[in-house]
Amino acid sequence: MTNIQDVAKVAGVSVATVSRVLNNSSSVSAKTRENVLKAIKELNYQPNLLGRNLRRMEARMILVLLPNISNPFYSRVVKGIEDVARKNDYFIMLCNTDSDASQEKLYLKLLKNRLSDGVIFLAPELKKEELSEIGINYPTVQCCEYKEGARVSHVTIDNYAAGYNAVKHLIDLGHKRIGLISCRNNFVSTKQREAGYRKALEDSGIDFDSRLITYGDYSFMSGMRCARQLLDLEGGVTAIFAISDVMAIGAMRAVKEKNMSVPKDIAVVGFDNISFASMSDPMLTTISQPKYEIGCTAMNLLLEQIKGSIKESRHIVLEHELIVRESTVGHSMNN
Amino acid sequence: MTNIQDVAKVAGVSVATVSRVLNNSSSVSAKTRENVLKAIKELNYQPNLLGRNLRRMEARMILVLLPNISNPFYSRVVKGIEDVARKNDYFIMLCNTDSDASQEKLYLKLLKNRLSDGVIFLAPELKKEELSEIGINYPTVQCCEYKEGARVSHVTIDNYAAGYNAVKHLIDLGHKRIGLISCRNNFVSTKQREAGYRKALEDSGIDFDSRLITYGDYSFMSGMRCARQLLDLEGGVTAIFAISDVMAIGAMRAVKEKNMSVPKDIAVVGFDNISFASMSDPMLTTISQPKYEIGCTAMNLLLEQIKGSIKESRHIVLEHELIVRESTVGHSMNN
DNA sequence: TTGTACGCGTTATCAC
DNA sequence: GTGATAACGCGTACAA
Repeated sequence: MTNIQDVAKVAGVSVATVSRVLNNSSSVSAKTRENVLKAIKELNYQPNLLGRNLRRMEARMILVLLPNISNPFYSRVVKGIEDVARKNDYFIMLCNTDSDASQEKLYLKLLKNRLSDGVIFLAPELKKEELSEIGINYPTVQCCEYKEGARVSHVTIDNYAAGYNAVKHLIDLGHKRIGLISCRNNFVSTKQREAGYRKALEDSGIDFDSRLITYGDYSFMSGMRCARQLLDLEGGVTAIFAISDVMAIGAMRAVKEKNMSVPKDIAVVGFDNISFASMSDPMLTTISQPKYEIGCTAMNLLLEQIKGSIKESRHIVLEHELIVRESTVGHSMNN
Repeated sequence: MTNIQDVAKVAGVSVATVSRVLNNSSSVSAKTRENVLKAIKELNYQPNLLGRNLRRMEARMILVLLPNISNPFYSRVVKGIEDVARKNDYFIMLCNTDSDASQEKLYLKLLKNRLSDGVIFLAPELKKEELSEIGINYPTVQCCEYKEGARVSHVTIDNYAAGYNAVKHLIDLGHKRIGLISCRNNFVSTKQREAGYRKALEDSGIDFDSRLITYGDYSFMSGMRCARQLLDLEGGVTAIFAISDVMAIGAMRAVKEKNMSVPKDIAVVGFDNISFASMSDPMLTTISQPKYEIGCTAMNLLLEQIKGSIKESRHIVLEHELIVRESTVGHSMNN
């Protein structure tokens, strides 16, 4: 393994000078620089970053923790994070937590052992005290999902308003019996979307019926199960709002099973605008989050913390959008 | 930042002894060990791996390069890689190449700069000479996709046999006009699946018709486009084999657009058995690869190279399976 | 069983 | 503009 000493020897200079050339730092004469570069090329020298990182006491690596890489919602967010990271000479480490706090803790070792310089949580599983503990000691940002009460910066949309918009859209179409497919978890987004649902009903003078709230687990199958439950209800429903696209797609499947049609018999609204939302039949009406921008913003926030320029935690809210497609007002091919 | 010296001081021993305790290495008296552990706990000491890694000249990090993390096919493969890695105290770095050779090269810097100890390619974009160059100098494994002629180990299924099985299944159901949705790329898997298609036709005495081969780009939309093209053909088709599930799902959508039904009018077979294949309507018949096992095998192969126990390149072939669902023989709800 | 001392490859400080 | 050299934190001969 050729190192900086070898280069110095071949170029006939000191290691300090080689280092200066490598880092484009102060004052190296053109002639010397040329010699050094020639030696580097000749030896096919690659700087050993293990040495550099130790010396600079940094890893140039960002930890990105998410429940599951294959969740299509996250890919655009991650892309945003990565693009900003790369522009600033950082690499990112993507880690599946499988929504498991102990796995999350395992990966946080990378932070404590100085193998990464900061962490972005896409859906923290830690308790808020543990999370605050991390946030105090290391550059930390929560992105999309966040824990209420943790003193850690976050970037999200207004899930309350988004839930409200989704349900208001259904109400405006004349629906009064609107089922909700939610989840039993402690995500702020879940609670807020649910609250938006209730507020929209209330503002329109529609009585709240607790039987219209069902609980899935973000999976396709749970979406089917919840929809069946709603359809079998006395009084039934004419519309369904699911807090994730995957569950909404499952719900549409259940509707078809009963030989009913979307949107003619049952209108469906999802949440997230994953790519499959425009591939489903009928295409899904949904709430779109600015995923890429959320990722960029989160990474920029983290960089500021790493540079030490900000200390207090900041909360940034970006705009969402209702995307109307076939599942609420469109023409379905199955009709 | 507390370091090994601080621990040594508090425990009243030398740094060497602390290091021995940390690494459970030779001969430390129970009493001393206890003192050291107490000091570690008291100071909340976390070993700085930047130092350790430099000293040991390793990063304990594996580079995993894939076209796109959100491609659902890869998530199980990655899970296999990760489980084996973790069991051996390695972390993995997942990197999106966007199927772009220059991005791939960017990430390979991590290897050359000693920030990772080996690389697994899920779909190499490099030319075979460049790939061989990497394979010669660093622990390297290709997984699923691979470059023919590169002297680098790989783990895959027999794509030729799998393509054959898929098409034979359609022929056994009585189909004679079978369209193929392939891709214009240089992947071995593509060529082999295509060759399997042709061989199955040949073995059954069905004349080959080049117009029945269409080319997409693995996307849903391209699947729709190719299917439309096949359906509009003079003589039409009664079945379609797509070399990816996503394109197959797109094809089913195109069939419905023409007010035809799957599988009554057109049978469809996909490839990969992604989770959406059992969520589509109708559920998709497809070829299943042992994704998790492929990942485990690849990582084990890599570990052997890192340990230096094997040098020559090895080629491992795992078993595939035809999963028959509604899109070829089942009952569709739309009929 | 334990301690001393060196070196891993690099960068940064201080001379000149 | 350049060189000598001391760190960075850790692991491991070698000595005791």
